[in-house]
Amino acid sequence: MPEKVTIATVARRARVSRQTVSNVLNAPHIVREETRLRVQEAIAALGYRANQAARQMRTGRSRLIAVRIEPTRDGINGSVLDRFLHGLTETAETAGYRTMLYTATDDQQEIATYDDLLSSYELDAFVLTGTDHGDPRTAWLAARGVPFVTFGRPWDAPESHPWVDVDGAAGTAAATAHLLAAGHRRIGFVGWPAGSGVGDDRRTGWHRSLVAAGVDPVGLDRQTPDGIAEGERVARELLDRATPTALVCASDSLALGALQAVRARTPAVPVIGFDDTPVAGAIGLSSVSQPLGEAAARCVDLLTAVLDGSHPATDHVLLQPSLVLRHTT
Amino acid sequence: MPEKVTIATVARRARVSRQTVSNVLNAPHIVREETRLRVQEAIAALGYRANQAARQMRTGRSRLIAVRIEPTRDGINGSVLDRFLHGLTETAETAGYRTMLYTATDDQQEIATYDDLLSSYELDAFVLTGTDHGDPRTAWLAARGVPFVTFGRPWDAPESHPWVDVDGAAGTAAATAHLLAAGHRRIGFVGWPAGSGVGDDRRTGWHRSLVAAGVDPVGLDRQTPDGIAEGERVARELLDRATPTALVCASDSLALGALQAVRARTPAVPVIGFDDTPVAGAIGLSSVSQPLGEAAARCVDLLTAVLDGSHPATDHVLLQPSLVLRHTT
DNA sequence: GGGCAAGATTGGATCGTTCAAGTTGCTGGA
DNA sequence: TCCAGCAACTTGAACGATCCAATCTTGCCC
Repeated sequence: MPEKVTIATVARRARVSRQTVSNVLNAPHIVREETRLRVQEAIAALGYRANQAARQMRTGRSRLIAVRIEPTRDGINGSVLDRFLHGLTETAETAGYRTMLYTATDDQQEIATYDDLLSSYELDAFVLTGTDHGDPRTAWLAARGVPFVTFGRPWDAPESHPWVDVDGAAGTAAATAHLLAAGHRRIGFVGWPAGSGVGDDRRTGWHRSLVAAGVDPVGLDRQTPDGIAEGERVARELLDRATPTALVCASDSLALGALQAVRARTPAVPVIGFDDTPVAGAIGLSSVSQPLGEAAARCVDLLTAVLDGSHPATDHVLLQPSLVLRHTT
Repeated sequence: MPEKVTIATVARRARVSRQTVSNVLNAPHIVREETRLRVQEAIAALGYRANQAARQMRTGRSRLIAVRIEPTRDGINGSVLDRFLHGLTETAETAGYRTMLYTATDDQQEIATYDDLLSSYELDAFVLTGTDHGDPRTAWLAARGVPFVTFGRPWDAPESHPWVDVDGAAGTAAATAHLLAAGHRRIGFVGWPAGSGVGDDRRTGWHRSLVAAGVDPVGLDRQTPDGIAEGERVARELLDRATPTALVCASDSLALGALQAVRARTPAVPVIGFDDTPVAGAIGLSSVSQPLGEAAARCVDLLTAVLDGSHPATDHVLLQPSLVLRHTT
């Protein structure tokens, strides 16, 4: 078992003081080149790595970022978070940060977890996913001056904190436009109940596109909580009453249900989902794809900008989704 | 901004020394009850939380567990890891540990990451997923005496380290037995190339069941790398040449492909997949379901047993999967 | 060659916790 | 009476890094 390598070991080998080694690591420009090279050689030869705990105790910074991992709800949309998480971990690593996970069942418990993570581990920042109207979590974090980024817009006050989001309206608009271009007029929308920022946003894109094309959207949309069975139920009803010739959906779960309704009724009706989940790819469902890897990278960019003190040019990023066409159109 | 609460703050308020506070936290039995209550009252009143970095510096333990997050490969099996991760984080939290993520592209790079995480963050333990024959990672960790658990058996030396796994052979055996009970005799198997522990195990269950029922399995199985297209290709060939009346598959990806082949050829042939992924649930594919939450919990159990010094009764756990029947049978 | 300033290096203090060794006060046996 | 033995608590030192202030080099100019 090799002896533990500390900054003192490196200093002895390079025949300099501890402080000089520290300077090579944290402020290389103030160390003479010859000395710096000697120290770096010693670091490499000994395989030295700075002890984070000791560094953290002195500086108060842990180089740790926390993200919440949610229980996979209906299982279909779960992979969205999964892909985002992977991107986040990867980008954070290259920026010198590590990712820590936590779970929470409700906002209140999540806030208690923030408190614990902050005082026990001195986390540098949080990444929140899926914010909603009047989110108490962002208010709590902002009040204590804790750095954080949300993946998802703050639907109340647009400029209150850094965020990254994907333009959902543009996604459904593109889907609708594609169907319009294919000659469809009566394009239905299967979405979530009004009130959720994300859901309303996705509905907006469909609505806007239809109006722009001179089609009256009244009566062509339905609302339901997310789920395959729910999607099938409302799509069935929508097909019967409003006789749309194509459907745009707020999620792949809903689209999957809609697809089953369509197959039972009028097989020629195309369906487009949202999120481009593995399920969509597997069954050939056209869907709106979010650039999750890039979203994660932008989150890390914004965070490091705040943490390293450099004020970024922008404090929010809106990414464009893309339409992935498969069999169902 | 309230002043930082340290062990000294608590000590002052409870009119005891720092060490007594520390004893209340780490060895309550050696402190007189009256004093202990006074200290606990002070801790609660001040909202004190032990600083992990300082504790870690002294004890060398971080109460941190690392898990690798893999890039979702074909996207279907990704959710397996996702569900496992969630369970792991949740159980670890209740045991007083936090979960840290890392990424790696190959074994060599992953080992370099171990080295970094160990010397920089002094991680307490690792959880590895998907080990294989002669895995260099477990050898490296074992050689340095780093605690770790694998989710997946060590296929070479069964007793070399703690592990948790799901009995894949039992899963495919149950699937095959179900089909036999339904009157099928010529039951085909679509699996992975020989050599992977997991793949061979799953094939074994099918093989064993057929032999036990007096059916000759020769010629009834095919091998291919994982994937939907791959599954469809070999299933098509298998259906043409060996005319099986039912199919058991080593993964949901393969099963999905097989299902497409079946629909194109002989729609009545039932198909059973493996992993019970969201895709299976969505399209009504019968599948073998792994108890991932429990597997994660058992991993944490084994780790805490090692870390807290108490030798556990067993150092490995083999869980039983269950068969989830849907439309495709 | 001496003085001086800028730059490079040094030693000591510090972060918050736990370990090791010490102090105090009390009990009980010779 | 005296002190060993114990329980309960206190004090000083240490973990490994960075910050701060002081000291030492070096180059340069007069």
